Amino acid sequence: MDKLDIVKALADSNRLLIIEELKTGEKCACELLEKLDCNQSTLSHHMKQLCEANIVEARKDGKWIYYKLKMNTIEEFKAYVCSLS
Amino acid sequence: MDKLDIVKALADSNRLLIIEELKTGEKCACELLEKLDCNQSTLSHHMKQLCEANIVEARKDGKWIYYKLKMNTIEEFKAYVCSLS
DNA sequence: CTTACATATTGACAGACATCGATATGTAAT
DNA sequence: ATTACATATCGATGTCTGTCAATATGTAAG
Repeated sequence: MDKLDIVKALADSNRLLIIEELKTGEKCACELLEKLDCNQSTLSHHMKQLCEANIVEARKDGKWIYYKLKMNTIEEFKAYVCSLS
Repeated sequence: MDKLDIVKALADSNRLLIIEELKTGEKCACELLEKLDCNQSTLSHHMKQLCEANIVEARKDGKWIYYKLKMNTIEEFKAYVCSLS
C-alpha cells in the first residue's frame, strides 16, 4: 500500500462521492454515473484512478462492470491514520 | 471537518513527510526544513495548507514557530476512514 | 450482421498547484 | 541602530490533473 497514492486518489470531490456510494455495496458504473454530475469518460477516468490506487476493485459481468471498495487497502490505510494518534 | 480539505492537504509527498515528523511531537519550522528537500518558502507554503486544513496547529515562541498535529481533526478523520469498513 | 448499450481510451484544454527566488515582516542579540 | 535569524508573502513558472467531446472496444439482443 502506498499512502501517497491513496490520499491522492481520495483528493477529489467526485471520487469521495464515489466512495460514499460504494460504502453501501457493489455498484456498476452506470449506477455511479447517475449519482455524479459528470461525463461518462470522466467517471471512467476516476474509476481507473481508484482502481490503480487499490481503493476499489472491478468485476466484469457481461457488459457491466461492478465496482466495490477493496477492504484490504482500506484497512491498511485505516492503520496508518490510527498511527497518527 | 471537511474530508476533502483534509485529503487534499495530505496529497503531497512533502506534506506526508511533515506529518511523519510531527508524529514524534512538536517541531519548529527550521527542524522540519532540515528533513525536507525543499526551499524555506516552499515549506512555509506547505505548513499553511496543513494549518488551513486543521491538520496541524502552530504556536509562536519568540522567533520560532512550533507545529504539532491537531488531534481533534485527526480523530475525526480517523472516524471517517473507519466508517468505510 | 446490425443495432443498442456499457465502458474505456485519446487528445485537447483550462485551472490548480508545487516550487523557487526575491523580498517583507517580525524577533532577539550586540 | 544594526545585524542576524526565523518565517511569511509575492510573483513567476512549469507540471499535473479534472473535464469534455469524439472515438474505440466489447457485449448482448434482435
